[in-house]
This record gives sequence, structure tokens and C-alpha cells, in this order.
Amino acid sequence: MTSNNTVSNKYDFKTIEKKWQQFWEDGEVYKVTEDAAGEKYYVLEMFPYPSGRIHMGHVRNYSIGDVVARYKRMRGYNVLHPMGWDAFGLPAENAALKNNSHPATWTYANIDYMRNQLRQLGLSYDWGREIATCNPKYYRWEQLLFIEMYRKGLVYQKVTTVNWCDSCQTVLANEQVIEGACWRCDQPVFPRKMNGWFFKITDYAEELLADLEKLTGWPDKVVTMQRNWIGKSTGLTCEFAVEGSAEKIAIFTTRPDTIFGVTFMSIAAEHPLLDPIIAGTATEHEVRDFARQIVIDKQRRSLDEEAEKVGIFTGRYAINPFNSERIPIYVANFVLMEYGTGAVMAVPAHDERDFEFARKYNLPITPVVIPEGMTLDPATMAQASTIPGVLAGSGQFTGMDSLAAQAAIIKQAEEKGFGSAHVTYRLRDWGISRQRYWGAPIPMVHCDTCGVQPVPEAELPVLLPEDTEAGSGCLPLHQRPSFIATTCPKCGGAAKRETDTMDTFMESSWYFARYTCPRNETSPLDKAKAAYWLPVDQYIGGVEHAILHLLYSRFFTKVLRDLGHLDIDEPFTNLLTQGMVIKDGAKMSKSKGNVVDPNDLIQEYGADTVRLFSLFAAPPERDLEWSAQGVEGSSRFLNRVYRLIATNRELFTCDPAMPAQLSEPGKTLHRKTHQTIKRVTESIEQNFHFNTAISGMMELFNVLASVAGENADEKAEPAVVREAVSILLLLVSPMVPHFAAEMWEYIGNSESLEKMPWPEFDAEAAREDLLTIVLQVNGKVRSRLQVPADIADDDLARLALADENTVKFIDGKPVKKTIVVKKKLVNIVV
RNA sequence: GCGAGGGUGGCGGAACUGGUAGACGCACUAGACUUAGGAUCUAGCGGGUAACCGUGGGGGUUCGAUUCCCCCCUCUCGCACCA
Repeated sequence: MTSNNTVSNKYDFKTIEKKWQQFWEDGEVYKVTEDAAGEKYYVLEMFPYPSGRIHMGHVRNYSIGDVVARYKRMRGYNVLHPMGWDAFGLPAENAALKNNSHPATWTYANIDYMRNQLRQLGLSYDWGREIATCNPKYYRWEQLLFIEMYRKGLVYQKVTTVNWCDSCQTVLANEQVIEGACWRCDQPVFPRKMNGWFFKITDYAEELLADLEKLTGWPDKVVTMQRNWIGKSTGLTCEFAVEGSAEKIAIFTTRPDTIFGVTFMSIAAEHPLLDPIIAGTATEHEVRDFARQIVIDKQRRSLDEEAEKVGIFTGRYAINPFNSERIPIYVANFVLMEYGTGAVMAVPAHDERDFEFARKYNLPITPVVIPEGMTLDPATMAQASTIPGVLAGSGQFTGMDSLAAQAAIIKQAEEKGFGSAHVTYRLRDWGISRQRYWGAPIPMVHCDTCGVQPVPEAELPVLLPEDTEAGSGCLPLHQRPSFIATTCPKCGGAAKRETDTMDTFMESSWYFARYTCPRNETSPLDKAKAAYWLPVDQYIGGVEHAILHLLYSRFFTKVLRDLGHLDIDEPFTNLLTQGMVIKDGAKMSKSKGNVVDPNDLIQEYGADTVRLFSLFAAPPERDLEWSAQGVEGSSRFLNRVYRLIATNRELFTCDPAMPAQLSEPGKTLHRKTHQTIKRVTESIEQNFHFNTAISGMMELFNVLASVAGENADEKAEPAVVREAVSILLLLVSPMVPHFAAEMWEYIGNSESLEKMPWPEFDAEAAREDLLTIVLQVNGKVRSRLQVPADIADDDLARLALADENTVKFIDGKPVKKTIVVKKKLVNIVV
């Protein structure tokens, strides 16, 4: 390629960016295949929902990912870097209603617009692998996976109390409820009974928990959040007989050591044994009404407010199997039916909630675990005691250490047959049913004679109806008779299609795997290709997905493995959770009116400047405060580099061979160049701290300008300048790819920049031969000394003691000690 | 309440295993060039006249602490009656 540039002193980013985007696209420069040379590296950014236009959060996310991709390519890796669209979801329906169009129309138009925006950012994606999850060619495989999971017993239907968002008219997963409000529209969420489809994610609870250990490349914070979310508890389940009834009520406790301190039992208002045990008691109706009221109150209450503890005596007693003690059974509003067994043995002396309840209803408090050196008086205790101690009043276990007693008590329960060791998880099964239009239809059929049947694989995909019945593009499927009517795949009789669609978290739970073989027509995954590329080496996205998306993706990976589609246990080896982009200290939002539109910035400064600033202003994991003036600074930097190169073109036609002897400025620049390679490489390798990498490059440029620019006093040799500029361009190229490519060509390189390897660091060149040593007296900096780098400690100490300033501060006092730190300082203690 | 992560100039942020606190950038000040300059270049830029004081506050370890230990304050995020 010959340089056809005319010299211009103006950095014309518009022309430059367009030119290189075209060049990359025409040459399919970022297309990858499995057979290329080099070790594979899969870098992935969380794909966007096609909401209309990209925002600064996307710009930041994708800029970070692109630097990683470009850097790894220069390092010789065969890099997979794909992009796609998380394209199903409610906003499309809302928009379609508003514009009287169709969700598909709206979605695809958004995708086209946003794809163009991403192209303008110069992101190095293999666009040939683009996925839109609303495309039947994608969701047909998801439907197949659903059926495979169904056959494996990982899918079931049940009636449950679900989280219902009235404004979105849909069911939400627990994870989609944020402080009692819908994660999407922020409206209050209410419980409602509904039949729905569930994935048995709890079957994988133990593995999901255990494998967190393997995720050493994940932020601790995310691992901890997942661990807490799964919420494993070990303890005892134990059955309590009900006096005067054949029923037995099972409880779960993590504190079996306190079982002799049980003074009552609390059960959930929805407990299935409530009705049977109260039948025939004098207070039956009263209790039933009370329980009903608890359920109603719970529904009315938004999920984030905690109600005052209330309860009512059922009129029945349970028998503690350990000491045969008779304890009253209460219905209490704070007992959750969804967790454990829905019944709790109450030990007010050692549990805060039970204590509060016991005080309120005047129930006895019996301390049985006495912490060392303490006495617990039920009459005066102000709160429950939850620390370990020695057992008291606990029959044969009295005197035992409370931790040891836990095992001993479980053992006895097992021997006597009324209880056993038990593990409970906080994690619930994943409800995936959504009563919407714009989602992947669940591929099942309901037949009156054959029951529920999966759609035969040959008939997949179950397509979303595209017709607009009654003039609406987004009637939920259950309101579309022509969709519902079908025949039973088993008996051929009239049957009804399932009308629920799948939670959109389904699509995002396996898209990363589909990118390895996005056009595969015969199965969800091409095993060989998936095996080559997976797992994702570096995943990058917002921390808001720390639980939902990342947990579901881990679950799906294990399911795909067990279905034989994959051979890995975990999808993402390394995870980077980038911080938010904020403005004036707050998250950008329309309501606050502090939104910065990437389009405007790209128009005004160009993509490279925008990328550069978003990488420079903060390390990736921290929040980034957007600053219009800061953007100016980044723009200025690129302009300076441009001008230096444009006005010194003759330097780049020189002989690149280094002279044997360099002038002082030449040496300085040469040294700084190699020090910068080291620094930038380390900043990227260690923790992706591009902010410090960029400041390093700015320092290099400052030195460069001082020995090569128009204002340079003493000039460095052309070959040194040439080297410095070349290396600077290589180092910045992952951040500002158009700019670097243009300058690279401009200084006369015939091979395009994308093909160049990352520069090698020359330790010899980087070595300082003079060091500045700090001289301290009593730990305070008093002077500095220029010494040869290879000076001996003795000589250095001698020089330090002779230094004019140190002598002044030693002030004739006796020197007690002299500490010499190699290459750094000398501290004289007097 | 529980868990995690932060508090460094006017601002964003640097500082490797304890060793020059404030790199780099922004803002600001002065000067140069200029009809002009929100362009560009040069210089300065934590506080204090100074000795000195300075990394949220208070103790401690050390020749030496933003860094390690203890106590406290504060901010952000996550979970929140999970038995």
C-alpha cells in the first residue's frame, strides 16, 4: 500500500475513521476461524438489548473489550470477539403498542441503527457471527434445549405464588424483583397464584456453589454474592408429633444444639398441615381467619417492608421428640413457607425473631447454651444469645460444647428415627414462564387425553405468530386462538399449544456458546467448535448481572454439558465487572437530564477520542465520572501526536538503524520508549488498568515532544524518534485503532498495523544508568543524590553522609544507624 | 442488621512485595504568539511567610506507613424475618 495522504496539520478524524472502518470491513480483517495459528482467546462483552441507541455504558464496556481483543491479537492469539443482540423482551411490545407497529419491526430497526453505531466506534468484531436472539434460527435451538431438559427431568410445571408486575403484566423471577419493585419498570410487585414452568436449578445448587472455588478469575465480590444467593445451610430436620392428631410437623434448624430450649413452634400461614391440625378445635375459625389475614397482608405489602411480628395460638401442642416436652403451636407471619419446611422450632433464648415473638406473647424463654463466663437470666435478657457456649438443661448433652453437640444431637435423631442431617438452600427453582408475546414460545402441547407433550423436534421451531390479529402486534399468545389450536403429537387429536413464552434470561444463558458456531443448522452447538473456543477467556460487563445472568449462564453451561453439547464446567474463566458511567455524581438517566449521547461525542471528537477518554478517566472496575473537559484533554493528546508526526515527516524516511553512540536526548528517549513498553504491557496484563497505561504513553509523548518537536532544544537522532513514534503507535493502537492505523501508514509502513505484533521490551535499553537516590535524616527527606546505577552500598552511604544537606540536618549528632535501600534511598538515623 | 468494597490536591485519578505522596490528565494562574483566541506553546500549580503540616479520625508496629495491626467515623453496593 502506498501512502496517498496529503500533508495536513489538522487531525481529520472523520475521514480517517471512515477510511479504516471500510478497510477493516472490506478485508474481513477480524474474521476468525478455528484453524488459524496461535492459541485461542475468546473475549466477550455482554451483548446489548436493542433499545434504540447505544449509551455511554455500552461505549465503555465495548471499548474495554476491544482493547483486550486487539491487544491479544497483537500478542499472537487467535481471538474470537463476537457481538449480537439480546433481542426479546417487553420494551419491544410497549414500543409497538405506542407506534402501532410490530415488535419485530421495532427491534430489527433498532438493531440496524445500533450496529451502525458500534461500527462507528471501530470495534473489532467478527460481524459474521452476529446473533439476534429473536431470530427463529436462534430460538429454535433454545426450544430444543428446553425439550431436552424436559426429557431429562429438569423442567416441571407447578402452581406457585409468583411475583406479578401489574404494569408489565408479567411474572418476574425473584432475581428480577428489586426491593419489592419490578427491575424494569420500577413499579411495585405483588404475589399471585399461577401455573408456570420451572427449571430445576436447585438440582445444581451444590455444584454451582462448589464450583465457585474454580472461579479464581472472578471478582471476589461477585463470587460472594453468588454464594450468598445460593445460601447453603446445613442442620437438622426433625419431626414433631402433634398432640391429639396423627399429623407430624417437620422443622428445619441450623441450631440443633438448642433443641432443648424449644418453647413453642411457629408455622407459616400457608402451611398445608394447618387446616388438618386445627380441625375440631374450639378456636378453629378464629385461627383460620387469622392465617388468611396474614396471607392477604403479605400480598398487600410491598416486598421490602418488614411487618411487625404477629401470631396466634392454634390450640394445638407439639411434642419435642428429644425431651417429650409439650409446646404450643403458633401461626406466625414471619415464617416463610418457601424456605425449609415452613415450620420453625422456636428457641427464643437463642434466636432474635423467636425472642421478639416470645416477649410479645409472653412465651417462656429457656436458655440452653451458656457462653463461657456468662449467665443467662430469662427474666432480664434483653436479646437472644447467639454465641456458642456450653449446653445446659439439655438432658444427656448437658455440659457439652455447643458446636460438638450439634453433631451429637443430629446423630441421636438419626438413631432414634425422628430426624436427620439436612441441607437447605436459599436458591429457588427458576420460573421461566412469561405471559407475553415477544419471547420464545415454550414448545409444549396440552392434550386432554395425553397430557402435556413436547412438540416433536422435526416441527421446531414453534414460530411466533407474525399476523397481527385484531390489529395488534403484541397480543399475548394466550389471546391468539389461531396460535393455540393444534393437534396432539401423540394421539393426533385436537390440542392446545402452551402459550407462555420463555424468560429472556434463557437466551442470554447460552448465547456465548452459540457464537462459536452461530450458523450451525443441525444442532444447538457444534461440539468441535465449541470445544475449541470455550470457555470464554475474558467476559466483561456490568456488575448488575452479578447474580441473575451469571448464575443462569453457569447453570446452563452445566446443563449443556450434561446434555452432551459441551465439555466444560464453567463458562467464563475471567470476569471483569466494569463500573457505571456517571455524570455529576449520579447515574445517567433521562429523568435527571444528565445523559450524554455517544453520537454527539463521536460527531464532535471522533470515536478514538471517545474511546480514549472512557479508558483513561478511571480504572475499568470503578465508576467513571463523565467530564466534557476531560474529553477535550483526550482529544488534545491525539492532536498533539498527530501534529508532531505531520510536521516531522522527514524523520520517518531516515535509516531506522540505531547509531552506535546516542546523544543525551537520544538516550533519554530510547530509554523512555522501552520503559513505556514495559509499563503499558504490565498495566494491561495485570489488571486491565488502561488508565495508567495511557498515562504512561502520555509521558512517552511528552519526552518525545521535548526532543523532537518544534520546541525541542536538543534533538534526538531521527532513528530514535522513529523508533519511539512507531512504538507509541503500536502501544496506543488497541485504544485508538483508527488513529494508530492512519499514523502508521502515514509514517511509511507498508504492512498494515493490524498485522503487527506487540512491541518487545528491551531491558538493556530501559536501564537507567544514573539513579536519583533520596537522602533521609530520621525518616525525613533532606536531599537527593545522582549516582551511577551500579554504585556499591558502602560508597552510597559514604556519599550520603558527606552530602551538604544531610550534614546540615545531622547537625553534628552521632549517627546511630544508616539504612541503605538499593536504588531507592539512604536513611540516616541520628 | 449481615456481607463486600471505598474515603489521597479545586476535580478524575497515580504510587510495584512498607522506601521521593500527588504520576498522567482536567481546571486554574502568569507569560509568549496573535486583529482576536474557548487554538497552540512556555512556566507554575497540596497547605503554610517559615520551621513545618499533610493520604477520613484516633492509637500502635517500624529507621521509615496511603501501604501492616487495633478502635472509631463516613460513603457506595449487594442481601435482608432463609430458622
